[in-house]
Amino acid sequence: MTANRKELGQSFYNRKDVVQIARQLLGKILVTQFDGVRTAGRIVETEAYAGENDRASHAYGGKRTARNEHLYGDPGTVYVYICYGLHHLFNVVTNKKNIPHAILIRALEPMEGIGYMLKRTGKPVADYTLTKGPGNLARAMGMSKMHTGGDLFSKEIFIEDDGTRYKKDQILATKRIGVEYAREDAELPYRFIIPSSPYVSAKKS
DNA sequence: ATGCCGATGTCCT
DNA sequence: GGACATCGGCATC
Repeated sequence: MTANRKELGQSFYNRKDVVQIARQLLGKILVTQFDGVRTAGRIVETEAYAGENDRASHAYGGKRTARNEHLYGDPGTVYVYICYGLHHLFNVVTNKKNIPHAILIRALEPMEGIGYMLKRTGKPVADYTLTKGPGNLARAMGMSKMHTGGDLFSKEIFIEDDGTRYKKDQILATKRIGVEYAREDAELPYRFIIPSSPYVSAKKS
């Protein structure tokens, strides 16, 4: 238990502005604890997905399937899905139940359990690729589709605030990655990054 | 630095 | 059968 850290409660996630929440998740600490194995990292890249009216969202138009069901869950629900048949992508559900807002966590700076992250990913050394990008991050943190539908108030997966705050000029908003199909919504500045971090994925503008 | 490719679960036509 | 919220490896410039 590290001092001066507070777990984010449901009120943090139960708000209307998913874009603002995505920005505020920068600097927070994502923690997983499975069978006594603890890994943690500081969030340096996020993307907001604004639900039914967002062409890039899995819930666009109110679409509801077995895969995306938990997007419609309570604030603080965990939504993990398989992308391109092999990567597990970790999302945090926000806003009240039945409003399918979510935030994709795209990159972390590793803080705890780096040895376990190496074991999980099969990488030989800890470099910036360890938790860069949503697929790598989920693998390093031990998260998979089996965790979808859980919540961030368990002992297994949660997000903490240690008081870290980035200044405005340390944060950059860009368009989201890999959503060109979303027409005009592909241009929305819903991705937030800390450009100075080597763990940020893809290009920095 | 840039680009193509394969891996392949889930949903859609 | 095609598309997709990705990644790493290899080819080429």
